[in-house]
Amino acid sequence: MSIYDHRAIEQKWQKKWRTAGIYQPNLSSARKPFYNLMMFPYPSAEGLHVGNVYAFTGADVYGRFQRMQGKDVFQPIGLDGFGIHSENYSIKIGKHPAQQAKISEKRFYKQLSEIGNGFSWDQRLETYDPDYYRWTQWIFVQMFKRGLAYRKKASVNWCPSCKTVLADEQVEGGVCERCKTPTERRATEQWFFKITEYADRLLANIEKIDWPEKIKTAQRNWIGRSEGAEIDWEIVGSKRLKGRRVTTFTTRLDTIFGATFLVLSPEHPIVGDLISGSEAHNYVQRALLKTEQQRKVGEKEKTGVPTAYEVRHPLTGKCIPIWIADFVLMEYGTGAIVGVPAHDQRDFDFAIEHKLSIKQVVLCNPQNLYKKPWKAFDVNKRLTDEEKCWEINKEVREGKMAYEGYGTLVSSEDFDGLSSEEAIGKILLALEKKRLGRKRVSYHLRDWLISRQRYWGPPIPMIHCDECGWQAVPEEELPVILPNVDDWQPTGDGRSPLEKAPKSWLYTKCPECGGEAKRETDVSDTFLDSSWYFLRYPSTRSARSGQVPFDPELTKKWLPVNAYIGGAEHAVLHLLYSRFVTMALHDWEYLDFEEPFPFLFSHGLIIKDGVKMSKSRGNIVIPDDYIKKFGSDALRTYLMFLGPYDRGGDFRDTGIAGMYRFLMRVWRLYQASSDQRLDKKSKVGEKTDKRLVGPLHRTIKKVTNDLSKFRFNTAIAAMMEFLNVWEERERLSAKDAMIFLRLLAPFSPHMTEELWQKIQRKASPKSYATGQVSVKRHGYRSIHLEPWPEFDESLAAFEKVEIVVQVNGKLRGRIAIAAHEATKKAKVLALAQKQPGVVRFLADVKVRKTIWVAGKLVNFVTF
RNA sequence: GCCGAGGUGCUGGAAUUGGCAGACAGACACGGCUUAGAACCGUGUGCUCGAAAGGGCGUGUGGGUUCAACUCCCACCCUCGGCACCA
Repeated sequence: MSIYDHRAIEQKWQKKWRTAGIYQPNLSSARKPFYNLMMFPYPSAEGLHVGNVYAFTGADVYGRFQRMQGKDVFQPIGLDGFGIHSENYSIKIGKHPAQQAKISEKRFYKQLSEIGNGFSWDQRLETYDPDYYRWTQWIFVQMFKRGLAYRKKASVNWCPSCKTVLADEQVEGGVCERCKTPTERRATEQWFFKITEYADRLLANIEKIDWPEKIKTAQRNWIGRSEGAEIDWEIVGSKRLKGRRVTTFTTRLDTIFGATFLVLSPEHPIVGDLISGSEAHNYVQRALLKTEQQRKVGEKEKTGVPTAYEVRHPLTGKCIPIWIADFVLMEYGTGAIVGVPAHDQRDFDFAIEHKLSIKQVVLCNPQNLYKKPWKAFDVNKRLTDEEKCWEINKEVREGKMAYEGYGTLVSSEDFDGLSSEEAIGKILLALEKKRLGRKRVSYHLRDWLISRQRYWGPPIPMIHCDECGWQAVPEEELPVILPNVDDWQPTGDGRSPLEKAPKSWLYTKCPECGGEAKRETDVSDTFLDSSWYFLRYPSTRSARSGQVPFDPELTKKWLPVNAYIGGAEHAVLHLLYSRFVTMALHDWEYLDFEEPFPFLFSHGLIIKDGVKMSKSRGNIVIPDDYIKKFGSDALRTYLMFLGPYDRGGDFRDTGIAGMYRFLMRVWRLYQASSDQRLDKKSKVGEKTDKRLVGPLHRTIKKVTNDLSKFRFNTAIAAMMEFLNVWEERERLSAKDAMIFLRLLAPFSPHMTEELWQKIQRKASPKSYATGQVSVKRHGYRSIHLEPWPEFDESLAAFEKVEIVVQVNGKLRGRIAIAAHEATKKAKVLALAQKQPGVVRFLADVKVRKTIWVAGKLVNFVTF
């Protein structure tokens, strides 16, 4: 018996797979294309940790399962190497990002091959490769040509540590998504992509894609569509501002008669014209300097200053004062709101703080008492609904609380007595008639801020000419190569490091007039690099890869991606941007589909000792030592076993040791048979023990079903169960022993390949005619190209079943009976009544009812 | 606050068209093997009453539906993840 030398075996097969190209489909001739993709990784400074291995393994197991089912699986790999993450690491260690990239790349690919994934290595790509970013720039140019890329001056997120602006999606809870530094607001001019133009379709298509509910909800919330109305308010009290208007957005037109003030965001363009006193001036200055975190998360008190102006109510004609307060956000709606303190909690808080008047216009009624957004207040549970409403309305009338629910209108002139629902429509009509209001849909989603004041990214392919303005770099001149400069560190003054690039790069001719012009020095967001890489993969080795971003024929064959697998942390980043870019390319007729990932599976998180792995906690688990000690097969199989794949789990050393034991046991069962003579004690022999046929077919069934649903942990449990039975029983024929190996192959590809090669010699050749194709093409017959085992439903069925016997729902006995007898009611009932437990419990009582579930259960009811 | 997921032995987890709760593993304990340890093999392990046979209880809490509830309904508590002054 040879020992299980996992290191030698794994290295041997990794090399062989690569040279034989068994995971390399022929992209143009494949008959059953299956594009299996794991989310684009970026090389981390520390290399891979088990969290990455977990993500890759799950995707790989699924890919292998598909491959064995006869699909031509394309499972490419590459590197998202451009971007702040890589650049920040370069800053830390003081190495040029381009040099560091080469080092990381080598190490990353080496680690990846050690896990034993079935990657299609030929098509790998790196985002910092000019052959790739040429087309990233091309996408920018297309966006510009169609008016979807534009420049505007705006108040944007600024990370003082990364020294660059960030998109809204990259600020999480007021801190930078990358470095966790609180972000600030800065008013600068930047490049944006008009993703908002696609808001409605991005929202509507969510219904058509097979994604986890969690991620779909996150995208819906992020897009945040709400229907409401705009109202124009005329400014009064100043000749200078005569005729000027302020527009507000509201979803609650029914409360409009309760407006007692109007509030502007400090960033609102009209604010400059309204502030005169130093108090207001100071307030605005201070508000603009606050970090997002201070403004949004930290401080809940409603600060603000009054102005000397008022606006006229479009319906009542009465005047209400204008205030400036930083709880109003410039980015949402119109940057101005109407204050209705009686019916909005924030307006209420603000009114109390600044002693503004409160006017009740909606009465709570029982129909709306428990409806969202209002939650009934239940100071006294004994009150009836009517009494509760009366209490609420009294409190609101006295200015003690805000009622945010719908109800019946009062003090609203002609609209008194209407319900909120009716009033919203009718008040809108009234406003439209006066041309002082209109229907409006507002989104939380904002345009994608695409420019970055950093070095390590694709230069934005734009040229600025003093005469002709902004011009796109002509497509035939792409790529705009990122110049190799020594001084590449971010500056922090808002200017890009490329400002210091050689003049020969910086200045060029205007594509329009030929005059002297200057290049854009900002680079694009890393998320643009990763928003289309899946389109490029099939085409990287195409003869047309130099002429087009993606070969139309290959794209038609392979896209959209059949299975996309990754973490949920990109719910509103990568996954939203990719949808947007794909949709845009579809509209420009480069693609015939709108959604890049019709099916997405999001895996859980691997934690350690109950907490998230993180550098600061120092509990990051590096796979390398485990691979050395136990092998990648044991690591992979353990990771897939420790919990449901969509939930993740806790990594433990003892667990992986246990999985190693399991693989050892499998190994041993196959050893004797690899000898020339079949060892008498071996568990692989000429014939299969009869008692193993049922369990084997049940195992095939269970593993097949589980794998198709990503239920890896229970699939492995089923194989363990089979192994336990097999060890107790006699032998499995070589043919059946090969079935078991194939079931295990997606999880432990190296060991099963090794055993497969040895056992093949023992097996009768005629039962495996299918292997010939792989021999012809790859020079040997790999288990990973073998067909997935099929089960026989009749063999999988149990010959004997157990019927549960209950008295009053409590277990009192069991009957073991042949499966074909188990459905015979009279017979089973007779047997059931003779069960000792049943006899005892039915001794003095009468059975009033008998429940009979055919083939499963008998329940005698005595009451 | 809102949205999503979840709460089952000592631990990870399994079981849902309502029908044997605790599969499979880890850990621990005892036994075998061993000079010894590791490895390996065997046995046991939800709580509780009982010498045993055999009972009772038990899936976050409290109620409900049902012959039967981890599974369905109502109310609540807790944990994790996401969003959050969104008008």
